[in-house]
Amino acid sequence: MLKHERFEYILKTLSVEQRVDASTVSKALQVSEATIRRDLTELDTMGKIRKVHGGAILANHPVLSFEQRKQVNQEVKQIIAQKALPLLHNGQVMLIDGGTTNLQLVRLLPVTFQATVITNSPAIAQQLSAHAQVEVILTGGTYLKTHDVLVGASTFEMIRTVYADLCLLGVCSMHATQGITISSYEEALVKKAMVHSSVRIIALTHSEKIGQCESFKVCETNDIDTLITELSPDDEKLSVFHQRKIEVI
Amino acid sequence: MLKHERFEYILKTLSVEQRVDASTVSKALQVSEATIRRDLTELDTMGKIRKVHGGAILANHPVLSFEQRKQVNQEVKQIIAQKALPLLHNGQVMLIDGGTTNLQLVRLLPVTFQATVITNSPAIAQQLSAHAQVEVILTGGTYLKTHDVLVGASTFEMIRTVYADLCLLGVCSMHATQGITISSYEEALVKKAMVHSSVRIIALTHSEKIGQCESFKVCETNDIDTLITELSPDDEKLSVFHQRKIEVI
DNA sequence: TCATATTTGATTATATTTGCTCAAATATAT
DNA sequence: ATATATTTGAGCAAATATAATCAAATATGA
Repeated sequence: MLKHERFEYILKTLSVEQRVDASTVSKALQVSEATIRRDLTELDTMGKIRKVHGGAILANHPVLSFEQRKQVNQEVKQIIAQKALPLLHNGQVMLIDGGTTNLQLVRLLPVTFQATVITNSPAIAQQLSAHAQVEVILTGGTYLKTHDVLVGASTFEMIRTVYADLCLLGVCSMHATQGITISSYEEALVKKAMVHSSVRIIALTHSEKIGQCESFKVCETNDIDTLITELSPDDEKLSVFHQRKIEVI
Repeated sequence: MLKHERFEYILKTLSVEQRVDASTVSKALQVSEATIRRDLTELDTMGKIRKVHGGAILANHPVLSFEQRKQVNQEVKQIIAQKALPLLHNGQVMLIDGGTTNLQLVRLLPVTFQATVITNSPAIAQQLSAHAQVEVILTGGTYLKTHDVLVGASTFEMIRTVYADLCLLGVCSMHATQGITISSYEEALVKKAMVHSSVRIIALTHSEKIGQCESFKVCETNDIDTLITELSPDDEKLSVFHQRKIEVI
């Protein structure tokens, strides 16, 4: 890996996410944090970025934003993403649902990762621009700005025409008997299509979403093959899914 | 193995992978690394490539990625975007082509602006998430990472099914008699579809692109209704377009 | 053909890059 | 404020890349 490639990755990530942190980049690029920090220092000296404690922000950006942008659940998402990583393999065709957890997951993928990714999230597509070996297909459609996802007939249609090895499904609400639900009808349709078009369904969710229920159904609990939360697999709260023969990680 | 053949190999690899490293090339061509390094040095001196520690990268490679390209010629893009702004009106349906100039234009739109935007650029779509009154439709398809645009049948199909009031066309090369051209075939098809699907075609371009010609044709010069550059409308360089009854701004 | 260039691979010395450790600095929690 | 955790920069040794030199191989040209 050329130094220049690391620079590319850092700047690309920065342009998409407005921030990078040294440890995440180090994992994605599979080099030591020391190296990344040296890179950040160099890029800072060049004036390309602004180095701050923990990582870097865009050069022209006001300083305060870094900690601000660290969303509250960032650590939880990081844990979930880390757990999901070993389930992805080179050569697979995968449907990746929008959402910050999946975005985080994509950020952790090594740049050498090779796959075909179909996603309904422009942010995820952009993040993958650093991965030369990943073919990225974005579903078309209406852009739902608040959630950074594409919805509508066009998205639906495209997802229905593929058959993926696995689907990384972002879950907003999950109830043992009510199944997976979401408050937006259009998003429900898209997620439903994803579940329908994949061999293996991997649901990623913050444990606090478990037990909740919203208006529109995505799928039944048993449609899920693997459930990933930030909790230990043998946590009390997850036992009901064990009983239903769902793999819990 | 002729030196020329090694040069060919290096340049071809570089154009496909955006990078080469000396040791890999040396193994692939079964020659010593010293030889490859000498080759790289020579190609660098010729200006064909850019030698870096460990190998080489493309000479023209915008030293550092999309984010930086946004900075390059920023003032020129700003001027062009400013000139285009008055042509956009509330309530219109517009096709907005990818590219940094159009991205800049979108940034200048007042947040109260109201319209329907169909674009093939995830970055432009994301930029518009700040505009509550703009309905954003992203064409689906394969994500061309280096240019941040979507291409392919899906994009083509979607653009063909709409009929827009205007199209903001990013122009890479424009020649009075050869028309508008571009180096990527897939992008040419998409732009061609955009021209076909709009009532009014507004071409935005840096004046240095005028007079150039590339491999794939987008449209004839006369398909353009309005041409916007950073130059004054009565600049010598633009007179040929005046003669062809194109509105020059 | 023979003398003269040029190119190549091997060797060595030098320079750069990297990962690691650890004390100091900085952030976060109590 | 104090304690605890995380992040940082510096120094160092190992790994890796580079440039310089030279002799052998190959091409060129009278």
